[in-house]
Formats: sequence, structure tokens, C-alpha cells
Amino acid sequence: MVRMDEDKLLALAKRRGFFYPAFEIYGGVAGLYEYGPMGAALKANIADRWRRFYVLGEGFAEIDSPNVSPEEVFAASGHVKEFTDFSVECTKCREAFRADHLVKDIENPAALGADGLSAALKGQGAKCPSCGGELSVPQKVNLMFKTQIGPTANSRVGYLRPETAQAMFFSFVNHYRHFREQLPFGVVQVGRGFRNEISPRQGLLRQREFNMMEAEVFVHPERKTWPRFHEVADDRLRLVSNDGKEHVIAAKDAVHKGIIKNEALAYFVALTQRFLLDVGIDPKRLRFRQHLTNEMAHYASDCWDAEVELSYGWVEAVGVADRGSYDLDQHIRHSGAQLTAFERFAEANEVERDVIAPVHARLGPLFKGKAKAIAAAMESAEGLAVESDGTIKLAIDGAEVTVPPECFERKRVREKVSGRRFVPHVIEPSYGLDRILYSVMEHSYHEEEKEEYTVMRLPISVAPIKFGVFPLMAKDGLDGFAMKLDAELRDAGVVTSYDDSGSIGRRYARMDEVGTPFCVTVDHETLEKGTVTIRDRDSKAQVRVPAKELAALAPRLLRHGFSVAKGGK
RNA sequence: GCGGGCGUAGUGUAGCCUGGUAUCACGCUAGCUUGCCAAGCUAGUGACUCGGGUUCAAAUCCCGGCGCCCGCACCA
Repeated sequence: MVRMDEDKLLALAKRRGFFYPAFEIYGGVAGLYEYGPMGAALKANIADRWRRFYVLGEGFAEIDSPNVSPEEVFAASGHVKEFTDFSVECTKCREAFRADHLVKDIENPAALGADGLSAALKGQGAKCPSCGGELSVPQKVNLMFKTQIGPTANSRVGYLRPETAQAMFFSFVNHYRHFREQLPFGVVQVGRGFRNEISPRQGLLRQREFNMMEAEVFVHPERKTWPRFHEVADDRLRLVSNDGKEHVIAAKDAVHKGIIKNEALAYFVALTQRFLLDVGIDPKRLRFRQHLTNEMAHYASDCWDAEVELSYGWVEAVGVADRGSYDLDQHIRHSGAQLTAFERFAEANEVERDVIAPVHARLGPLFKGKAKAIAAAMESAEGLAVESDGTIKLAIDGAEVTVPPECFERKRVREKVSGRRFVPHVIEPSYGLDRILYSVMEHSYHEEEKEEYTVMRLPISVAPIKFGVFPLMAKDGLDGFAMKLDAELRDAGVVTSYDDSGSIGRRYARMDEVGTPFCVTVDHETLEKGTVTIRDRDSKAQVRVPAKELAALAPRLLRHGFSVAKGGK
């Protein structure tokens, strides 16, 4: 029964132009999908709602960075090294296999390293599954799409990004400055990611090129609170913690009891719930599951996935992770850039310390080209020891250099220390847009019990078309009137669909299938009294309103629902 | 990638075993009709997943590719 729904939904998705496999006339390519007119609109509307939460609601800044990135970025992020699967090759028939899939009786073999896999395979005497030949040692296969930046031989190696997050990290100082050097703040990006999956499946849920909406929220490492936490404090969350227990609990209690590690993380878990419900996820089919300790990235201190129940089972749609300072640390290490925030002490400290001050007038002539490096080394080295003969020994470029006494002075200085630099921590809510879109479609899908009749009960805000506009019959001037009404609505910024074909019931049905919340019909009474009917998708109820008022009424209907029309007239 | 199931108009299907270019329904388009929930009549539209082989002839038989679904595994 569940299977049936899924097939019917996929059929509807294609028939009505939501989504379908890409490149169909060339046989299709696994893991690549195309959004049709309804799907593209639905996707844009969901992303819009997301921005309403994250950009308008939280005041976060949206950026837009390239899909193609130089190798250095992913060397720093760890993707070049770690974003891999292990494969083994048969030495006889040359066939390749995923190493972790050949390992038997080990829980989570994917978590094994090269040595662990190698040992496990050897220990089990694993042979080639197709010819029985000997297997090679496990080799890493990177799952990023590799390319070259620039067409000529001296081009740089590049990758299509597997996530949008990195630009929010490596451009941290720009964002920090934009927010006038105040924590906490957030940066978001809505865009595409690319993962060259070995075997993509399950339609929109696992694609090779997919859409995500990511936020990186930079917080003080010792103050992982959130200023607006009180707004969500009483939101009830369904939490499955990694001890296997399920809690239905208010956000504030989840924090107090330590189920969710900190307030900032809990805030974004609660915000995620609000967003998902807003775009049409069924609350009964939503839960948050904490990552198991061995599933969590080693740097993450806590991670919660929003999981949505679909015909495929529970599917992860959003991940909310406390990533600590890992990502910024990595880019600091690899690039040398100072990706830090500055914190002013309440009172500036005065400290006295001994320093070695280079005498440049002597250093220069004596050491020539090396003088600059020597001076820098003297200034940066804390507590340099002066040898018994009065010289200093320094290691410059791997060679020891002896600096005679006349080249420096020993001084005691008073310094004012007004604050300290530190690497912020990051809370990362990461949303799979395609998965959310698909989930919204499944949860909106509604079939009338008796007849074969489908209604997509999409929330008004995400529905691709807001109003169907019909003349009851395309004659007697009804069609002309309806066309004018349609143009007025579109002029007011409302997405409409004009339709004068077939019976009125058929046209309602078409709109129901794409989730259009309202249909306006022009009939003979319109010509006499100037009123039109508005029909509600979910209740099929109708009310008459003056046609003249429709364009003004429409935005209120879209905001508050059908009851506005009922109450109004 | 493994195991299983599968691929015929936009959709759902018949035909495949036993080779002779394709059934029915819905949809869609036009006309008539009806006059507020997929009504009716008429006409039209439109398909054998791709490639190779066997054959006088392939949707049908054989081989291979691609794709889809389920399970395993992985993941946003």
C-alpha cells in the first residue's frame, strides 16, 4: 500500500511536471533529475520559506560562492582525503568492488580504515565474488567530481564542491567584518553540491547533483546560548537520543537534561522543526535522531538529524551539528589566514615581559638577506635564552644561526593586553532541499477514498500555482472576463493558471493535483452581479466575492487561508 | 557494487512462451453538447529503453549497455 503511493506519486511528479529523470531521451543518467515547471516553482518556494526563517528571521547573511573550487579548499576541509570509499580490485579479472561491502560480520565496516579493511578481508580469506581470484589491497576512491580549472596544461586541479559550506568558512573574516565583528552571527548559502555516488538510488533522495540550504552559525566557544532561545523554549520535540531512548520533550527541557548538548544547537533543532512544519511536513512523521558516537564526525560534539518518514522509511532531511572549531582550524592550518574573532577583556591587562629587540642597524649589514627572518624570529620567540657567551642561537630555515650580542637589546616592556583572539565554534544546520521537496510532496499527497482522485495538500506558501482562473464556459463573454481577472491577479504578483478547457470538474481536478489552493470561477451570475466564486482546494467549499475586490483579497487569502473569504463576505 | 523484480503512447496496460511493426482505458487537442467538481458524443494525437546478433521478417528469441524499483550498504 505504501509502495503504491510512492509509484503513484512518481507518476504524478512526471505527469504534472514536478520532476523526472534528466536526459531521458538519451537514456537518462542515474542520480540526475530535472525539475519541471511545477517542481522548479515548488523548489523556489521552499527555498524562499527557508530564507524567511534564516535570512529575514535570524538576520543571517546569504552568500553565493562558486561550485568549482580549487583543490586546496578540499585538502583543507578533509574531503580530498576522507570523502572516499575503499575499493578493491580482483587481480585476475580486474573487476572493482567496494571493500567495505565484501567484509562480513563486522558492524559498520565503512568506519574501518585502510588497514582495518585490509586486515578484515585477509582474515576472512575474501576472494573475488565473480571469479574467485585474489584481491588487491583496498584503494581509496574519491567521490568528488574532479576537473581542471583552465583548459591548458598548466591549469589548476579543481573539484565540484560536495557541499556549500566551505566558502562560509574560508571567507570567515569577510563575514565577521560584515557583522561588525560581533558574535554570534550566521552566514547561509542555497546552492548545489555534487557527489559522484557509486550507485545513486531512490530518486530525488540521493542524487549526484543536488540542492542544499546550509547555514554556518558562528558562536563563542564558551557561550553556546542563543538570544532568541526563549521563543522556541516550549516547542515540543520528538528526540531519539543515541542511547536509543525516545523523548517527546520541550526544547528547554532537552537542554536542561543534557539530551541536546547546548542551547544554540537546540535552538536550530527547534527552528528546523518549525521550518519543516511550515513547508508541509507532517508532524507525525518527523523526528530528530542523534548521531551515534561512531557515526559522528570526530570533531563534532553533537549532531541531530531531522528525519522524515517516507515510503522509503525514515530519511535524513536535515543535519544540525555542533562542529566545534574544526572547519576554521583546518583552513587556518592550510592557508595561514587568521580566521579568528577578537574578544575584548572587561578591563585591559597590563603585563610586563622581557623581550629581545633586534638592532636592525647591526643585523642588516651582518646577515644581509637573512636579517629579516632573524629579526622576526627574535620578536616572535617567547623566552629566548641568551647563551653564556652573550649570543643567541636561532633556527632559520633549518640552519642554526648564532646572533652576536651587539645585534639585539634585552628589554623589559609593559604591554596592554585588551583582549584575545580565538577561533569561534560553528553550529551547522544543513538542509537537503531535494529531500525536503520530495518529503513535502509525499506528505501532501492525498487520495480521496472512493474514487481515484488525488489532491496535493501543499501549504499555500509553497504551492506552485496559487489561483486557478476559469470561465464556467468559454463563451458569452465569460472567457474574456476571466482572462481579465487572471491578468489582474498576475499583475498583483499572484501566480495563476487560466484554463477554459473541458468540464469545470476536470479543471478543478487538474489544479488539485498540483496543489493549487484556490480556484476562481466566472459564471453567468458574474455578468449580472459582478461576483465570482472562490473554491477551496481542501474543503471544496465555495464563496462568492465581488470580482473587483479579488486582486486586493488574494494576498490576504494566501496569507491567512480560505476562512478570510468566508468571514469577509 | 551485490541479490531480486522490471522497462510497450503523457499514464496504466494487452501482446512476448508459440516472431509477421501493436490492444484497451485514461489523458491530451479540436468540434458539438452540458452549465460548478475528472459527465456524454465525434474526430484527432501518440509507444515497443538503447545497441548488437539470429532471421526473409524481432515488441517477441540471444548477447550487451542504460535506466527504474526493492533489500543490503552508504548518504544531505
